[in-house]
Amino acid sequence: MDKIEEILQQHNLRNTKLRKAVLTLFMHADQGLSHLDISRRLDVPFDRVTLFRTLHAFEESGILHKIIDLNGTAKYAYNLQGDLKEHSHAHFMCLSCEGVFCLDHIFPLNELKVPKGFSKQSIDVQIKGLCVQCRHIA
Amino acid sequence: MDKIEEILQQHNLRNTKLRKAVLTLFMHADQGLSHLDISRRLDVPFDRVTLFRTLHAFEESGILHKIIDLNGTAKYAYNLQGDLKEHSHAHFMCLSCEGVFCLDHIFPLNELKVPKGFSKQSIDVQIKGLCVQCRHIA
DNA sequence: CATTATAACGCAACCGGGTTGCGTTTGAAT
DNA sequence: ATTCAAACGCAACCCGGTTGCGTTATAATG
Repeated sequence: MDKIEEILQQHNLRNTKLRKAVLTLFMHADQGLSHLDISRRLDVPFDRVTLFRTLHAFEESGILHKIIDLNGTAKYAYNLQGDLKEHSHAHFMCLSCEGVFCLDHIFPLNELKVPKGFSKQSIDVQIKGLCVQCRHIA
Repeated sequence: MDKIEEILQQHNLRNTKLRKAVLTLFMHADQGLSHLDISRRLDVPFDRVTLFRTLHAFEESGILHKIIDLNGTAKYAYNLQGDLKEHSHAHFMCLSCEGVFCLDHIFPLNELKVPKGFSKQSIDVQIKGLCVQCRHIA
């Protein structure tokens, strides 16, 4: 596990308080985090626009990948498989808490049929259901 | 193909000008339509809130199903396979025009592994790429 | 250490999708 | 023709996200 400062450096991103704090959050997160999720967890003071721009920067540089949750809001997760902009693992979406969890299962593109003239580039699989906590509560 | 009026009647929905117009649009649509898409195509005057409520009503009654597109905005499409609230076909998402197309391929839930304690209820597959038009333009 | 360029920040203002509340209209059952 | 709830129309609001622009601070350079 690289140090936070080094990761930022490696991606030509400056070492600011906010970026270090945000990246640290993601290193320890067990699920996708939205702008709101992050806002609630940050202890350092910050500007919401800056946070949006930080998330963009992290996504652009391949540190994070973006997932649209069931509500249509963006969540982000740390890119474990290096800096591939094209991630292809599946996501589990909890119907109760709206949480998003990355799964490591990879899917083959080949077998899928698309209409004539369409070209496929990647596949995204979402599995919906209940996560552990929500299943125990309900 | 049932008549518009009958479909509405069968779902205990009243035959209003807007609802007939909206449903007619969906019967002839070749891809998912957002609130904005519909607004642009409607010739009858209408209120935007009423249109939102109409879409909800159609989804509730199983006439349409909702798909969140790559931007996180809701699109809707006519439910061909009857009124199953649980649809399980795949969707093609065009990376250029952001269009959403329903595919008829069905996926099996069984083989997918989810973390311990998670329960899976349905699966959604999104294939990303370029649709015919966009491929020819670009 | 001082200088400097520019990446990142902070703030105000804005945008679009979507919702809520409430009074009015209208479809369809009687 | 009457009736009543479903649907409508409008105002106001909420939230996620973006744009523009002037200011601050990181990190490279001498």
